[in-house]
Amino acid sequence: MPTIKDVAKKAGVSISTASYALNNLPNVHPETKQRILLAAKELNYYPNGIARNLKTQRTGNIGVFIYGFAGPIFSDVLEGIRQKLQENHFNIVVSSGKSSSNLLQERQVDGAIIFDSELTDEILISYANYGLPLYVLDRILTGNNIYSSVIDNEGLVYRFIRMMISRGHRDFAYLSGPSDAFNNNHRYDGFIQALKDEKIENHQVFHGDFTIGGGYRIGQEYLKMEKRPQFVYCANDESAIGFMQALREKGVKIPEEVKVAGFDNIYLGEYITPKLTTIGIDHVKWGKEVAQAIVDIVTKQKIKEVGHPEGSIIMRESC
Amino acid sequence: MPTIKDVAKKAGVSISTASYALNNLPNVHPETKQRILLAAKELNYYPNGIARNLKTQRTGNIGVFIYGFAGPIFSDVLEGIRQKLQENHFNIVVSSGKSSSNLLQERQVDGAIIFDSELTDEILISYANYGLPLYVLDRILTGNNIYSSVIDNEGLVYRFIRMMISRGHRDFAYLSGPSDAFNNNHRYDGFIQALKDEKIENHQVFHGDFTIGGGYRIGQEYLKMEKRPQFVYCANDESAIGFMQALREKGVKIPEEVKVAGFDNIYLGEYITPKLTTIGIDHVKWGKEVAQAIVDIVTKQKIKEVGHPEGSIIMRESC
DNA sequence: TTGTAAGCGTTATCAG
DNA sequence: CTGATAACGCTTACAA
Repeated sequence: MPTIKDVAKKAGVSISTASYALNNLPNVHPETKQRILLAAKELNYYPNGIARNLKTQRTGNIGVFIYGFAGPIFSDVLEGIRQKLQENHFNIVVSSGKSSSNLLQERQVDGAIIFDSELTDEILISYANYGLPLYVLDRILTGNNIYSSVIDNEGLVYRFIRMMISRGHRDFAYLSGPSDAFNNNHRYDGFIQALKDEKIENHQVFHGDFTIGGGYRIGQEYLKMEKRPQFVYCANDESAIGFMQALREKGVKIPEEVKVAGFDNIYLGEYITPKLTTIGIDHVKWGKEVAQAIVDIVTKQKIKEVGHPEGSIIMRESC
Repeated sequence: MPTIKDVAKKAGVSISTASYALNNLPNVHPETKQRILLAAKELNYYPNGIARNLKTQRTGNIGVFIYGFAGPIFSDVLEGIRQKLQENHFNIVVSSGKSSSNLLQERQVDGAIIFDSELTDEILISYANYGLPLYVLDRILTGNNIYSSVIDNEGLVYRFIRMMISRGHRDFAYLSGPSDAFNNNHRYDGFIQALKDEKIENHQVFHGDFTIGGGYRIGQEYLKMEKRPQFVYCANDESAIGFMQALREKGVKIPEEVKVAGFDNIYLGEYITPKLTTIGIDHVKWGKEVAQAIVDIVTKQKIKEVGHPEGSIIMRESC
């Protein structure tokens, strides 16, 4: 593999001149520059990023560390991040599991966006103390070099449930996600608060796991109940879709016999029967905003805080 | 940020001894080693991966370059790759778009798995010529340092369609994916060949795009047709799901009035009505095999060729 | 406009 | 068992 040394030799210049030319610095004689660029082309030369990174103390990489590659919302957030990083000439480096910690510790990235509850607060704080700016999307965390932006779960669910109550519904159940999930817990807080403010004393809770399969299982249990709650609010769309599927298989009509709603506005929600009422987050836009923010931080621009991502209630057919 | 120099100084040893200790080499006196490790811990030291990579000419990273983050099958393949790479102490680095080329050219990875039709054959060949081993999953490509493993699209679809014909179906349509997609074209080849071998002269083709939305649109057109094909074979599950949704909304019964089947065996196929008949690929296992293969190549082990990933026909309710 | 040389933080060779 | 030192491939003062 050719190095800059080979290019320099072939062009008959010193290494530094070759470097200047290859980096488009203005201090090289046009003719010399041409010769160098030609030599590089002929040798099929590309600079070794590792060496450059070591010298410049920057990598041009932004890490995105997620807990797994599944899930419809990740793909949207990632796409937004990808677009914005590309615009800013940064590389997107997505990773998961042990690799995330490695890339972070070894400073193979200039900053990172975190969407991985397996990385504990302490770990993140310790990395940030190294000097690596971190943008955390799955929890609220403050500290030196740490920024966070989270969905306004509580506010959005609160608004939605109040709206449903105003339409006359009073018999609610909450189909939860994992009990240690930030998003789940805050959605539940909003749910509870809305009931409380409307003086509704009782509600049921079903314990799901944010998956279609989990929602399906709960749907089956629901069918066995004597007194079925009339409105099942699901902590995310996937749970809702699984739940509705179980009911459909037994011929229970939605929304006539039960109302259902979810959270996330995943693509699929428009392509099921009945179309799913949900709370939508503009994930692509969120990804872009966060990506721009981390770029600004890394390049020491003035920082524009990212607030909650945009959310809205999307009424469709399921309630 | 502390360097190995700081650790060495604090432990009162030379840099090289510190390096030996930190890398667990057997030539360091246990007591000295303890002192060094303690110093490292107290300083909160982690080695700078960039510097290590430059010196060792290895990164420990394997790139996975995909054309976008959406799609249910990626997440499975990625999960398989992640697991296997982690077992082998390699980092997984997923990227897309311009970043993919950058990471490849700048040699920030030791090898890569490619699932991105935007990267042309020539580009891949030129990277491989640099000495970067490449495993290509979305086309058949041969060359120095290039390996590929693709789904046996043709064979599997052929088997499936023959099986359907043997059950008495003869009036087929093919709901395609993008016309430049490798997977789509080979599935079509298998489809055609099966009809041909059974002397079935006619079939229709609907032009889709591998998405639910695309399948849905085609479903709507299908409903307007005077003579509707009795069996619609869809180039992937997402198309099939969209297609079926359009029919369901108009009350067309599947499989009574039309039969439908897909390809991929995505998770969702089990949670719709009717459950989708499909051709399943064990994506997680495939990811593991490919990951192991690239690790073997990078570490110069003897190479075990990865054949086609495992595929099977999964009969459910839609036909 | 070009060249010399130091240095980024490691690893690894060699001598002690 | 430990230490001095060159080298990985590049960028960047500084000198010429």
